[in-house]
Amino acid sequence: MATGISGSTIHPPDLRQALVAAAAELAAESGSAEISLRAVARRAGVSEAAPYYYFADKAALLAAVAVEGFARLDQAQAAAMAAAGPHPGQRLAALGVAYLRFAVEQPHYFGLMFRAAVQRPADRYPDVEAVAGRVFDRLVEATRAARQAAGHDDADADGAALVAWAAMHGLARLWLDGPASREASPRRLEQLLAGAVQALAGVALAEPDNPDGAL
Amino acid sequence: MATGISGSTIHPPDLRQALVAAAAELAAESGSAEISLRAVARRAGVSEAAPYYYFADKAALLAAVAVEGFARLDQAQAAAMAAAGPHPGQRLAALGVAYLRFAVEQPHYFGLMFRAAVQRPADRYPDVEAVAGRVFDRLVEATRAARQAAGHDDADADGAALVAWAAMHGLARLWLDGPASREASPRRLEQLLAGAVQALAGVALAEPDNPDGAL
DNA sequence: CTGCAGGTATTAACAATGTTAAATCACGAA
DNA sequence: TTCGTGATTTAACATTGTTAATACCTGCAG
Repeated sequence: MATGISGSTIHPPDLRQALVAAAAELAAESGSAEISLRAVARRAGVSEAAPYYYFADKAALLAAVAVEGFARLDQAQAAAMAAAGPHPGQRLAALGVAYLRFAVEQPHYFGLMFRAAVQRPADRYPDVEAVAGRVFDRLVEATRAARQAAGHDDADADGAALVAWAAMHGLARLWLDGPASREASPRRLEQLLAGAVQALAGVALAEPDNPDGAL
Repeated sequence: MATGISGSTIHPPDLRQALVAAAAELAAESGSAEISLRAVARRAGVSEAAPYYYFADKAALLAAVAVEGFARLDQAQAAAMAAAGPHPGQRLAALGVAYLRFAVEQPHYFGLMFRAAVQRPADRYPDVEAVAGRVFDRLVEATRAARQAAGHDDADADGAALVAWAAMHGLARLWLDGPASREASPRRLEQLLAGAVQALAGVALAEPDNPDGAL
């Protein structure tokens, strides 16, 4: 019952949360998503096997960090939407820029969110999927609004949103993995992304009922 | 002088190439890019320290596999272009579909190509960059042709190509990492991508000389 | 034929990691 | 106090990346 929020007795240091925080710290310091479970334990000031009481394995700990990462991204995107104007296309662009900026500024979180966390279909992490789903839902809604404003009242908002997500995600990954960082600056990537998502909002995509998608 | 193609004496088994092949095999079997250097040596039938005569470290071996992966992608894209029609937009779409299909069908290669290979700016791998550059060059050319056919004779072909690459890469990664594979099939992703790249070809993007990019 | 030099590979070892089983500790309930 | 159970540590194992030292050729000089 240690995983519950309120047990019969509370343990003040709350090791589980401390471990997640230590993992996030180490990832931030190294700038990478590759951290050692033992180093996390040492940072938290506990024995090297202590994490196994709270997490099934290393991937489960990283998934917990990924959940926090998605929550922070969600927060950043909410702030970006609040600061954006009323034009649906610009709001979608703001969402994308926030996504890209988050990836560039917090590469450790971004890496963790998509590496060991969401991966193989056997053992998934429902917490990660839930919070990631919220981020995607916001994107679907913004995409639907932008496309509707552009005259596309298609039922395939999910497909258009997925393509928009891909544009954001692709630019982010190409930057983080090297190729794009030798071609352009983050500032320039943001401009390209803003133009791209607004372009995608204003064009007809293949309909799911029309498998041969003319365009 | 062991790295040269022809030394004074040839060593018939050609261990270096055998190690690269063994690594590709193991990656293909596990479907993942995470392989053990010792396992590679065992597969190649040599001692576990033998690879260190030909490769500085594990990353260097993986970079060699990445080079072969990029070469295969290049080949697949060349075939797709040869089979595609004359319409520049459709040719660009064919390039993207080939990229996505390669990623889905050969995830081990795709993962290796962007993981330890191209990464950190300190120690890069010129071979990987060279062959990756050829793939990107082809994309730039196809994008320039498609945009020119659509009436956009912009000098910023690189930016447009980078966005197109991002769309391909993003869909591929979202599929491989989970999110997209729960939303759509590869077939559907290909349709979405074909529509997206043609949309990007037909729209105005932010010009590099116009930092505030109106659209 | 002998021996030696150099490229090639093996052996052995080290530190670090993920993981598990067993032992220990702390502390409230009976 | 004693017991029991949640929480943590200790100790161990297998595996990994990596390196230094050593052995194995094989061709050539003497």
